[in-house]
Amino acid sequence: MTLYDELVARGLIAQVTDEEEIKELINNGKATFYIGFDPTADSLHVGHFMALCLMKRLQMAGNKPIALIGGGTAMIGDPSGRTDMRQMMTKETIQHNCDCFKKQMSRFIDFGEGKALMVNNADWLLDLNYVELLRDVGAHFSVNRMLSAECYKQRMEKGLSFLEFNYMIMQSYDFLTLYQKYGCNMEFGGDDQWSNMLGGTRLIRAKLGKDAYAMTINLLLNSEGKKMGKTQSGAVWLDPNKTSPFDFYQYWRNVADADVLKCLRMLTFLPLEQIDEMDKWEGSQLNRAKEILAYELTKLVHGEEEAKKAEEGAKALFAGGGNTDNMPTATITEADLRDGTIDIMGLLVASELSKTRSEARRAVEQGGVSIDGEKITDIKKTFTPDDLSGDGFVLKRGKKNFCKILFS
RNA sequence: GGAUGGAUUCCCGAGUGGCCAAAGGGGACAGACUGUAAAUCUGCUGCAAAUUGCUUCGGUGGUUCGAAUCCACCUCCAUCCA
Repeated sequence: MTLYDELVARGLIAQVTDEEEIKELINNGKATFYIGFDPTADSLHVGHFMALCLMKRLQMAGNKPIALIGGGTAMIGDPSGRTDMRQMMTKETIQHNCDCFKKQMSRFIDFGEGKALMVNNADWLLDLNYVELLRDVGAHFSVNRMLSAECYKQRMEKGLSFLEFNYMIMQSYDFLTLYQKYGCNMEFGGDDQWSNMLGGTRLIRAKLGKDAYAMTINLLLNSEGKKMGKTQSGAVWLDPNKTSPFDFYQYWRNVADADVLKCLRMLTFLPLEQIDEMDKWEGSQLNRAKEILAYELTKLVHGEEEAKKAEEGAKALFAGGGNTDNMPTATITEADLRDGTIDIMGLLVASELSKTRSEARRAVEQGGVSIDGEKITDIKKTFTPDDLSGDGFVLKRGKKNFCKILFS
């Protein structure tokens, strides 16, 4: 099976500019391609992970990836898929985020000599001269055409600033620059980037009379059509300090039935035959597939050891049983006590299982809180350091939120 | 620059002097049922020392016994005109 066919079989490819040409290039390891990453946060998240996997697959086939960090474009903010303007970030924040990205990417992609490149578009965007740019590049863009792009259409409803309107031009300029500097002939990205990417290929044709190609990958959507990798508390991060390996594991362990196979195909490196086999599984058997998905992804992102820990921790909690070593732990100190005791709400808040005491109170009142498996119904229940000493106990809010409580 | 409309809680959105911590929906959270799934049903959804108190309806002042609601000024957004 060729690389291109595999990408298709995994459901990764969304749109391409020239299928035959792209097949020829990537199947034979002749592509030098780039993917842009906007440093909008200090960690990569699941959406980026898809792109990194794609890079890796292509790199393994002999193609040369360029990871472009958008230190310059982040100064503008991509309006695609947004209904409001992005928060403007300071230069310092962007720089910090760029550094974090670099560190994380190096874990996935081999940036060894001649194998891959990492560049930052701040290096060429920030020094541009406005008037020169307008003459050189701006002349090749039709406002009419830009406005008809889907990503701007949505924003026509709510308002679009001139700043953001320029994002497409900057991204196109990136492609042109990379083409000239490194012979980069292909751009990959999320499907929401399609119009921005076409801008680049068009610009290269206009400026250089050369062909360049673009290919988008499907966004990872769940069966309800929402972007995956998001929870109510924000994105699922790859940084273990922002999303613990345990939470990361749990996120994938909890995907909907309808989404497991798709995730396995798109995100893991398991052979397709093995995944097709799982496709036949039904009902509660799918739980096994979810375990595999969660384990594989945790292994890719956090390493085998963490994946094992997360799996064991999850089994201990949900299947019952002993090993509580790997679950989140909260330590209560003297400072948390009031008159020498702490009440149940205090414990919930201190362990971050609840954000506020009111929320904690509600959880208790509705029968959602237990300690070592015993339901707590009394709001007034208090604990003294003596109750808390020893090996601690497991506090649980709801079905899936656990925390081990210790006292020091 | 001018005219008009608008800003309400996580989101959408009702509320045009007291009965308002603010209808309704969505989401989130908790419970039941399950398979750590989905669907469904129930509860719940500002904060707290909790039959009570405190802080919230873009911002700042004002009118009033009392303001999300009326007035003034300001900020931001949309639409039309230039």
